[in-house]
Amino acid sequence: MVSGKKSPGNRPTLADVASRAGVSTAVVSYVVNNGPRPVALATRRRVEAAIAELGYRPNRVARTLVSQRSGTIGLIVPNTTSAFFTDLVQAVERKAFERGLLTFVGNAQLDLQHEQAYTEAFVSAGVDAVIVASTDVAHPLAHTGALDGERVVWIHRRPTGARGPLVRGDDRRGGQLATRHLLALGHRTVHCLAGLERSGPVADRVQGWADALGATGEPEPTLRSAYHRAEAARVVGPWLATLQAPAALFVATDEQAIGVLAAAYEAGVRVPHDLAVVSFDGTAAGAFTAPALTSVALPMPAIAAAAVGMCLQATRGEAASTEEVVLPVELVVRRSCGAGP
Amino acid sequence: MVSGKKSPGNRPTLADVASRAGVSTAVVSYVVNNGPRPVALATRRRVEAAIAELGYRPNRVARTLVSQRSGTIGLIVPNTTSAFFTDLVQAVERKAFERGLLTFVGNAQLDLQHEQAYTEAFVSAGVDAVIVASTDVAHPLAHTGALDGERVVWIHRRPTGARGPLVRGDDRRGGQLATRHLLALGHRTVHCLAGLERSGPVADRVQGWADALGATGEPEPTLRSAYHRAEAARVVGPWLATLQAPAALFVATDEQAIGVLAAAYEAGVRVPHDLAVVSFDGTAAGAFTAPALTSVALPMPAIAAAAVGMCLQATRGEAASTEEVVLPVELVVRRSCGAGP
DNA sequence: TTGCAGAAACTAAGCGTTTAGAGTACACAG
DNA sequence: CTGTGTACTCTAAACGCTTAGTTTCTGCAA
Repeated sequence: MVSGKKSPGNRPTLADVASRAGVSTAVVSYVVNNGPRPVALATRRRVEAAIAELGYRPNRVARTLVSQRSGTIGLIVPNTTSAFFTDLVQAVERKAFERGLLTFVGNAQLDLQHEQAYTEAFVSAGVDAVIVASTDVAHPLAHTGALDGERVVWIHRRPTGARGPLVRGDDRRGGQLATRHLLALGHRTVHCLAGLERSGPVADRVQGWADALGATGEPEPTLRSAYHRAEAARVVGPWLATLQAPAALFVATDEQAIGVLAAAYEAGVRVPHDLAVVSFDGTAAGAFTAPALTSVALPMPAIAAAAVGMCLQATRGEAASTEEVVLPVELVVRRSCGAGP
Repeated sequence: MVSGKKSPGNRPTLADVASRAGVSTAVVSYVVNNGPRPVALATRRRVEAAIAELGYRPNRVARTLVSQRSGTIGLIVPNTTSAFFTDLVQAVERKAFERGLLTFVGNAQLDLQHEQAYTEAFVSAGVDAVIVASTDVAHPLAHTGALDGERVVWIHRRPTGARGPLVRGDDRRGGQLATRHLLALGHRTVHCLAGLERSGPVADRVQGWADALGATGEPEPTLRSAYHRAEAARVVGPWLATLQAPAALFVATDEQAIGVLAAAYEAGVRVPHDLAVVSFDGTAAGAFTAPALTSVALPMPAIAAAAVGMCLQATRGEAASTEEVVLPVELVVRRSCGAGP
């Protein structure tokens, strides 16, 4: 009854506050945003009182519509269960929050259509930028040009034909690191469980493995599986049954390595005694497996910081200062390689 | 040049399409939304052509502002790394997508302020409803009344004082199930690793444990830890050192159980031989530990389906048909209890 | 020819903000 | 008492879209 035209059940608007405080909506806006024009102290108090009494909270949709800035970013990942993406989401959210941005996460369920739907939804929902850890090498929107001029930052991989800055770890070098570590432990050779693709970041890791073994040409890993613990366990099971212990295995991702450990346990293969394992990602999950994983760690906080920084840049309309940021990796030695503490 | 008033670099708008097709914006809107009014076939073709040529895609912000419906829901979880929430996000996303909704996930980082920020952001970003798996018993917004009349669905737990429908599993019964299973395996007693809280869903599980042991009064678990594998490992370590094998332990969540397995491995305690473990949640991660976890499984797909259904109801302005949905749990027997296949 | 129905398209009023541009009021110098 | 700032505050035009209300145009019956 006190306030304006709105029916009581609805959220109060700027206009409600304004009429209650006896000022124009502009003044209320100035108070809420603390600018861009000054407001007399007495007026400000009145407005603040009205806001409090009405329980007013600004409508982001409307704000975004006019100001073109929302204070949010979108983050799209292929799934939310893999050890790697799980950590990525955590890290990005944290860095973004520190810098005043809220992160909306979209789960692409390993499906390109899905991924496209979220990119679309985020962009048109007014996020300031979107970070994409793409499901596949070919990003559907990259070709339609729908992302042109949009603020997109790629993490981990940039699909072929896509534009925008990329943040990634030094995958190839990491593959070398892991393999050399196993070699240095006395293994004659090192097997490899790779992903399904022939190019992209995981393929680079496999290339690093081949490098360390002195191989030339297209590397041919011992095994391949999807980036999924269940798949990895299924694929590695039969191989374990025929294993000549002791052996060494480089696993391309922590997620797959978790599956390998499970399969080894089931098969009665002791890790690291019968099979030394080194994987890649350095996820938090890898520190709590039995045995704990020796893994090439991506500098997740740095990756997240770089990506968020690029978002901020893009938001301010600046061109990305770098097209590609490659961050150094580091071998974290735990139990699974047999050299642990 | 060809189109309307917008500068070329920007995203085309309805008006651009309209002027290009030589029609009003209303007609374009009718074509895009396939209603609510008919459009002549020839006109429709022209509009579609203009849309294609310009690469027009509707701006959700504007659409949401006027129509008050966005086709999206928000999902807030305390973190994105715990086994349970990881699966929850996956399940909710899937169900929502099936029903035509996109899910924006917010990571509350176990922090109430954070959680509040996301609730705020989602609601005011125009999501149709928000599903909250709350971090704590006391939800900050529940008290300010900011959520009143908003479309909120609680999952797992409803903070004291909060309103809105709740979907949860039958925690107490699950605690009984787990404990009885260990008792039936011949253990004289069953220890318990609980959470830090005295009330809420996990406390109910502990109550179930106490029920099965015939205890009366406030149950006193053997150990308590935060819902975090690292914490659980830290807490359980010293206890394992003094363990009288064989023993049995009921762990309140899979996430904690993963930590227990890691600690047991480090301590040389063999699971299940020296220590039989049964946990709670039935997460995917629990199937790939070494040994695999016997766990009381929450019916995650059903939980997600119920929550999404309630969102849809709320979106249509219907009152929730139920205030609380309690779904049955089920014991999944794997290796960690000693009775596995 | 007139009248009327129906189909199709147009006009314009919002949705809740932000923010230039245009007042208004008051103090103080001249 | 007028002129000129100064310090606020107000008005109103976007932002891109949806959708009632209205107009325009056909075709057809009388």
